[in-house]
Amino acid sequence: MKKDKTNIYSISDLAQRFDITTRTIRFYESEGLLAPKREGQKRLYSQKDYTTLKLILRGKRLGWSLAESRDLIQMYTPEHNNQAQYQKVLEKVADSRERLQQQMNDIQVMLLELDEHEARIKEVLKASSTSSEQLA
Amino acid sequence: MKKDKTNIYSISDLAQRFDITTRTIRFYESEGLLAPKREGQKRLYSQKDYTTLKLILRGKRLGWSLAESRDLIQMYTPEHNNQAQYQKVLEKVADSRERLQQQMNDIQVMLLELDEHEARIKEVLKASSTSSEQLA
DNA sequence: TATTACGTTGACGTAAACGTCAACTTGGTT
DNA sequence: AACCAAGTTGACGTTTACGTCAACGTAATA
Repeated sequence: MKKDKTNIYSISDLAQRFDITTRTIRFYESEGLLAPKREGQKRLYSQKDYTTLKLILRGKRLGWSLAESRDLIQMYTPEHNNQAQYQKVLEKVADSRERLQQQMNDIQVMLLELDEHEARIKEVLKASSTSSEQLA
Repeated sequence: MKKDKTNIYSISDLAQRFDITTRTIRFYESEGLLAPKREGQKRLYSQKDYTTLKLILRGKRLGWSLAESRDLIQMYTPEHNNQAQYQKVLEKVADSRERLQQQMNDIQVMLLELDEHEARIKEVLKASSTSSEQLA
Protein backbone atom coordinates (compact mmCIF):
# COMPACT_ATOMS: atom_id res chain seq x y z
CA MET A 1 0.00 0.00 0.00
CA LYS A 2 2.91 2.32 -0.60
CA LYS A 3 2.37 5.39 -2.71
CA ASP A 4 5.70 5.52 -4.44
CA LYS A 5 5.60 9.15 -5.56
CA THR A 6 5.07 10.66 -2.14
CA ASN A 7 6.75 7.83 -0.24
CA ILE A 8 4.03 7.44 2.31
CA TYR A 9 3.61 4.24 4.25
CA SER A 10 0.81 2.78 6.29
CA ILE A 11 1.63 1.19 9.62
CA SER A 12 1.12 -2.34 8.35
CA ASP A 13 3.21 -1.54 5.32
CA LEU A 14 6.13 -0.56 7.51
CA ALA A 15 5.53 -3.58 9.71
CA GLN A 16 5.83 -5.87 6.70
CA ARG A 17 8.90 -4.19 5.31
CA PHE A 18 10.79 -4.39 8.57
CA ASP A 19 9.27 -7.65 9.79
CA ILE A 20 7.99 -6.21 13.03
CA THR A 21 4.46 -5.83 14.40
CA THR A 22 2.29 -2.75 14.25
CA ARG A 23 2.22 -2.92 18.04
CA THR A 24 5.96 -2.38 18.04
CA ILE A 25 5.69 0.64 15.76
CA ARG A 26 3.00 2.23 17.91
CA PHE A 27 5.08 1.51 20.97
CA TYR A 28 8.04 3.32 19.48
CA GLU A 29 5.78 6.30 18.87
CA SER A 30 4.54 6.23 22.47
CA GLU A 31 8.17 6.26 23.55
CA GLY A 32 8.86 9.35 21.48
CA LEU A 33 10.90 7.69 18.71
CA LEU A 34 8.44 8.28 15.91
CA ALA A 35 5.94 11.04 15.20
CA PRO A 36 3.97 10.20 12.06
CA LYS A 37 1.43 12.51 10.50
CA ARG A 38 -2.24 11.66 10.83
CA GLU A 39 -5.06 11.39 8.37
CA GLY A 40 -7.98 11.43 10.75
CA GLN A 41 -7.08 8.61 13.09
CA LYS A 42 -4.77 6.78 10.72
CA ARG A 43 -1.04 7.19 10.95
CA LEU A 44 0.88 8.20 7.84
CA TYR A 45 4.58 7.49 7.77
CA SER A 46 6.93 9.56 5.66
CA GLN A 47 10.27 8.64 4.18
CA LYS A 48 11.89 10.28 7.18
CA ASP A 49 9.90 8.05 9.50
CA TYR A 50 11.06 5.11 7.44
CA THR A 51 14.66 6.16 7.90
CA THR A 52 14.15 6.71 11.60
CA LEU A 53 12.71 3.24 11.99
CA LYS A 54 15.66 1.79 10.12
CA LEU A 55 17.94 3.57 12.54
CA ILE A 56 16.05 2.20 15.53
CA LEU A 57 16.30 -1.37 14.29
CA ARG A 58 19.97 -0.96 13.52
CA GLY A 59 20.41 0.24 17.06
CA LYS A 60 18.52 -2.79 18.34
CA ARG A 61 20.83 -5.14 16.48
CA LEU A 62 23.67 -3.46 18.32
CA GLY A 63 21.94 -3.78 21.67
CA TRP A 64 21.09 -0.10 22.05
CA SER A 65 18.12 0.71 24.22
CA LEU A 66 15.19 2.64 22.82
CA ALA A 67 16.18 5.54 25.03
CA GLU A 68 19.62 5.59 23.44
CA SER A 69 18.17 5.43 19.96
CA ARG A 70 15.80 8.24 20.86
CA ASP A 71 18.80 10.33 21.84
CA LEU A 72 20.45 9.52 18.54
CA ILE A 73 17.32 10.49 16.63
CA GLN A 74 16.99 13.76 18.49
CA MET A 75 20.63 14.38 17.75
CA TYR A 76 19.84 14.13 14.06
CA THR A 77 16.77 16.35 14.15
CA PRO A 78 18.01 19.93 14.02
CA GLU A 79 15.87 21.94 16.39
CA HIS A 80 19.09 23.36 17.70
CA ASN A 81 19.56 27.02 17.16
CA ASN A 82 22.48 28.31 19.13
CA GLN A 83 26.15 27.39 19.39
CA ALA A 84 25.82 25.86 22.82
CA GLN A 85 23.22 23.39 21.52
CA TYR A 86 25.43 22.47 18.60
CA GLN A 87 28.36 21.92 20.88
CA LYS A 88 26.32 19.52 22.97
CA VAL A 89 25.37 17.63 19.85
CA LEU A 90 29.02 17.40 18.87
CA GLU A 91 29.80 15.93 22.26
CA LYS A 92 27.05 13.38 21.87
CA VAL A 93 28.38 12.49 18.45
CA ALA A 94 31.75 11.86 20.05
CA ASP A 95 30.17 9.71 22.76
CA SER A 96 28.29 7.63 20.24
CA ARG A 97 31.43 7.16 18.23
CA GLU A 98 33.29 5.94 21.30
CA ARG A 99 30.56 3.51 22.12
CA LEU A 100 30.62 2.18 18.57
CA GLN A 101 34.36 1.83 18.60
CA GLN A 102 34.20 -0.13 21.84
CA GLN A 103 31.70 -2.42 20.18
CA MET A 104 33.93 -2.74 17.13
CA ASN A 105 36.76 -3.78 19.36
CA ASP A 106 34.61 -6.33 21.17
CA ILE A 107 33.55 -7.78 17.84
CA GLN A 108 37.12 -8.14 16.68
CA VAL A 109 38.09 -9.96 19.86
CA MET A 110 35.15 -12.29 19.45
CA LEU A 111 35.96 -12.93 15.81
CA LEU A 112 39.54 -13.78 16.68
CA GLU A 113 38.42 -16.21 19.34
CA LEU A 114 36.05 -17.83 16.89
CA ASP A 115 38.85 -18.20 14.38
CA GLU A 116 41.10 -19.84 16.92
CA HIS A 117 38.39 -22.13 18.14
CA GLU A 118 37.48 -23.17 14.63
CA ALA A 119 41.10 -23.91 13.86
CA ARG A 120 41.38 -26.07 16.97
CA ILE A 121 38.30 -28.05 16.04
CA LYS A 122 39.45 -28.59 12.50
CA GLU A 123 42.75 -29.86 13.83
CA VAL A 124 40.94 -32.38 15.97
CA LEU A 125 38.79 -33.48 13.06
CA LYS A 126 41.77 -33.80 10.79
CA ALA A 127 43.65 -35.84 13.36
CA SER A 128 40.71 -38.16 13.90
CA SER A 129 40.19 -38.66 10.17
CA THR A 130 43.80 -39.55 9.46
CA SER A 131 43.76 -42.05 12.29
CA SER A 132 41.56 -45.15 12.45
CA GLU A 133 38.06 -43.72 12.23
CA GLN A 134 36.89 -43.26 8.65
CA LEU A 135 33.17 -42.77 8.23
CA ALA A 136 33.00 -41.82 4.56
CA MET B 1 41.40 -11.08 48.03
CA LYS B 2 42.92 -12.75 45.01
CA LYS B 3 45.43 -15.52 45.51
CA ASP B 4 47.74 -14.74 42.67
CA LYS B 5 49.46 -18.11 42.44
CA THR B 6 46.35 -20.19 41.99
CA ASN B 7 44.29 -17.44 40.38
CA ILE B 8 41.28 -17.95 42.54
CA TYR B 9 38.75 -15.19 43.02
CA SER B 10 36.02 -14.60 45.57
CA ILE B 11 32.66 -13.44 44.35
CA SER B 12 33.13 -9.90 45.65
CA ASP B 13 36.57 -9.82 44.10
CA LEU B 14 35.13 -10.57 40.67
CA ALA B 15 32.36 -8.08 41.28
CA GLN B 16 34.90 -5.34 41.96
CA ARG B 17 37.08 -6.20 39.00
CA PHE B 18 34.19 -6.14 36.55
CA ASP B 19 32.16 -3.46 38.26
CA ILE B 20 29.08 -5.60 38.64
CA THR B 21 27.23 -6.83 41.72
CA THR B 22 27.55 -10.19 43.39
CA ARG B 23 23.87 -10.65 42.73
CA THR B 24 24.59 -10.47 39.02
CA ILE B 25 27.31 -13.09 39.28
CA ARG B 26 25.06 -15.45 41.21
CA PHE B 27 22.33 -14.82 38.69
CA TYR B 28 24.63 -15.82 35.84
CA GLU B 29 25.37 -19.03 37.69
CA SER B 30 21.68 -19.74 38.18
CA GLU B 31 21.26 -19.27 34.45
CA GLY B 32 23.95 -21.83 33.73
CA LEU B 33 26.67 -19.44 32.56
CA LEU B 34 29.07 -20.01 35.42
CA ALA B 35 29.82 -23.04 37.55
CA PRO B 36 32.37 -22.12 40.21
CA LYS B 37 33.87 -24.59 42.63
CA ARG B 38 32.75 -24.50 46.22
CA GLU B 39 34.60 -24.42 49.49
CA GLY B 40 31.78 -25.38 51.81
CA GLN B 41 29.18 -22.77 50.94
CA LYS B 42 31.54 -20.22 49.46
CA ARG B 43 32.02 -19.96 45.73
CA LEU B 44 35.55 -20.10 44.36
CA TYR B 45 36.12 -18.71 40.89
CA SER B 46 38.96 -19.98 38.73
CA GLN B 47 40.79 -18.23 35.92
CA LYS B 48 38.48 -19.98 33.50
CA ASP B 49 35.46 -18.52 35.32
CA TYR B 50 37.11 -15.14 35.06
CA THR B 51 37.49 -15.55 31.32
CA THR B 52 33.93 -16.75 30.99
CA LEU B 53 32.66 -13.73 32.84
CA LYS B 54 34.70 -11.48 30.58
CA LEU B 55 33.09 -13.16 27.60
CA ILE B 56 29.61 -12.64 29.06
CA LEU B 57 30.19 -8.94 29.60
CA ARG B 58 31.64 -8.54 26.13
CA GLY B 59 28.50 -10.17 24.82
CA LYS B 60 26.38 -7.79 26.86
CA ARG B 61 28.13 -4.78 25.36
CA LEU B 62 27.15 -6.18 21.98
CA GLY B 63 23.56 -6.70 23.01
CA TRP B 64 23.74 -10.47 23.20
CA SER B 65 21.30 -12.18 25.52
CA LEU B 66 22.52 -14.37 28.34
CA ALA B 67 21.09 -17.36 26.50
CA GLU B 68 23.23 -16.52 23.49
CA SER B 69 26.31 -16.08 25.62
CA ARG B 70 25.57 -19.38 27.30
CA ASP B 71 25.53 -21.02 23.88
CA LEU B 72 28.84 -19.41 23.06
CA ILE B 73 30.34 -20.63 26.32
CA GLN B 74 29.13 -24.16 25.76
CA MET B 75 30.57 -23.96 22.28
CA TYR B 76 33.95 -23.29 23.81
CA THR B 77 33.76 -26.02 26.44
CA PRO B 78 34.75 -29.23 24.70
CA GLU B 79 32.48 -31.95 25.98
CA HIS B 80 32.00 -32.92 22.37
CA ASN B 81 33.30 -36.32 21.46
CA ASN B 82 32.11 -37.32 18.03
CA GLN B 83 32.30 -35.76 14.57
CA ALA B 84 28.62 -34.85 14.47
CA GLN B 85 29.00 -32.76 17.61
CA TYR B 86 32.03 -31.00 16.19
CA GLN B 87 30.19 -30.28 12.97
CA LYS B 88 27.40 -28.65 14.93
CA VAL B 89 29.90 -26.53 16.76
CA LEU B 90 31.43 -25.46 13.46
CA GLU B 91 27.99 -24.42 12.26
CA LYS B 92 27.45 -22.41 15.39
CA VAL B 93 30.80 -20.76 14.91
CA ALA B 94 29.71 -19.77 11.43
CA ASP B 95 26.41 -18.41 12.76
CA SER B 96 28.15 -16.34 15.41
CA ARG B 97 30.52 -14.97 12.84
CA GLU B 98 27.65 -13.94 10.62
CA ARG B 99 25.93 -12.21 13.48
CA LEU B 100 29.13 -10.36 14.32
CA GLN B 101 29.66 -9.31 10.73
CA GLN B 102 26.13 -7.96 10.56
CA GLN B 103 26.89 -5.95 13.66
CA MET B 104 30.16 -4.76 12.15
CA ASN B 105 28.26 -3.54 9.13
CA ASP B 106 25.68 -1.76 11.28
CA ILE B 107 28.45 -0.04 13.18
CA GLN B 108 30.10 1.15 10.02
CA VAL B 109 26.86 2.62 8.73
CA MET B 110 26.33 4.39 12.03
CA LEU B 111 29.87 5.72 12.06
CA LEU B 112 29.46 7.08 8.56
CA GLU B 113 26.24 8.82 9.49
CA LEU B 114 27.91 10.32 12.53
CA ASP B 115 30.75 11.60 10.36
CA GLU B 116 28.35 13.23 7.94
CA HIS B 117 26.27 14.75 10.69
CA GLU B 118 29.33 16.13 12.42
CA ALA B 119 30.53 17.65 9.18
CA ARG B 120 27.16 19.31 8.63
CA ILE B 121 27.16 20.79 12.10
CA LYS B 122 30.69 22.09 11.75
CA GLU B 123 29.72 23.74 8.49
CA VAL B 124 26.86 25.52 10.22
CA LEU B 125 29.10 26.62 13.03
CA LYS B 126 31.73 27.86 10.63
CA ALA B 127 29.17 29.79 8.62
CA SER B 128 27.71 31.43 11.71
CA SER B 129 31.15 32.38 13.02
CA THR B 130 32.25 34.05 9.77
CA SER B 131 29.03 36.04 9.61
CA SER B 132 27.97 38.65 12.16
CA GLU B 133 28.02 36.71 15.41
CA GLN B 134 31.43 36.66 17.01
CA LEU B 135 31.43 35.58 20.63
CA ALA B 136 35.16 35.26 21.24
C1' DT C 1 -26.64 -3.17 3.92
C1' DA C 2 -23.63 -6.41 5.83
C1' DT C 3 -19.21 -7.97 5.85
C1' DT C 4 -14.34 -7.62 5.72
C1' DA C 5 -9.89 -5.41 6.12
C1' DC C 6 -7.42 -2.24 8.33
C1' DG C 7 -6.96 0.87 11.68
C1' DT C 8 -7.46 2.92 16.57
C1' DT C 9 -6.96 3.26 21.93
C1' DG C 10 -6.69 1.24 26.40
C1' DA C 11 -5.52 -2.35 29.65
C1' DC C 12 -3.30 -6.16 31.20
C1' DG C 13 0.29 -9.94 30.65
C1' DT C 14 5.13 -11.45 30.05
C1' DA C 15 10.17 -12.59 29.55
C1' DA C 16 14.80 -11.07 30.55
C1' DA C 17 18.02 -9.28 33.68
C1' DC C 18 18.80 -8.03 37.36
C1' DG C 19 17.84 -4.99 42.33
C1' DT C 20 16.47 -5.25 46.95
C1' DC C 21 15.40 -6.88 51.10
C1' DA C 22 15.27 -10.62 54.86
C1' DA C 23 17.01 -14.22 57.47
C1' DC C 24 20.73 -17.06 58.17
C1' DT C 25 26.14 -19.12 58.28
C1' DT C 26 30.72 -18.85 58.98
C1' DG C 27 35.41 -17.62 59.73
C1' DG C 28 38.32 -14.56 61.79
C1' DT C 29 39.11 -10.67 65.25
C1' DT C 30 38.73 -7.93 69.72
C1' DA D 1 32.19 -14.88 74.21
C1' DA D 2 30.82 -11.28 71.16
C1' DC D 3 31.06 -9.23 66.97
C1' DC D 4 31.87 -8.07 62.26
C1' DA D 5 32.73 -8.84 57.36
C1' DA D 6 31.70 -11.64 53.77
C1' DG D 7 29.06 -15.07 52.14
C1' DT D 8 24.64 -17.86 51.44
C1' DT D 9 19.63 -18.87 49.86
C1' DG D 10 14.96 -17.48 49.06
C1' DA D 11 11.41 -14.29 47.76
C1' DC D 12 9.53 -10.45 45.89
C1' DG D 13 10.02 -5.95 43.17
C1' DT D 14 11.35 -3.37 38.90
C1' DT D 15 12.46 -1.84 34.21
C1' DT D 16 12.46 -2.58 29.27
C1' DA D 17 10.26 -3.94 25.24
C1' DC D 18 7.04 -5.49 23.62
C1' DG D 19 2.61 -9.44 23.12
C1' DT D 20 -2.15 -10.11 23.58
C1' DC D 21 -6.61 -9.34 24.04
C1' DA D 22 -10.98 -6.29 24.01
C1' DA D 23 -13.87 -2.92 22.22
C1' DC D 24 -14.45 0.24 18.89
C1' DG D 25 -14.13 3.30 14.23
C1' DT D 26 -14.01 3.56 9.15
C1' DA D 27 -13.73 2.72 4.35
C1' DA D 28 -14.33 -0.22 0.52
C1' DT D 29 -16.53 -4.14 -1.36
C1' DA D 30 -19.75 -8.03 -2.21
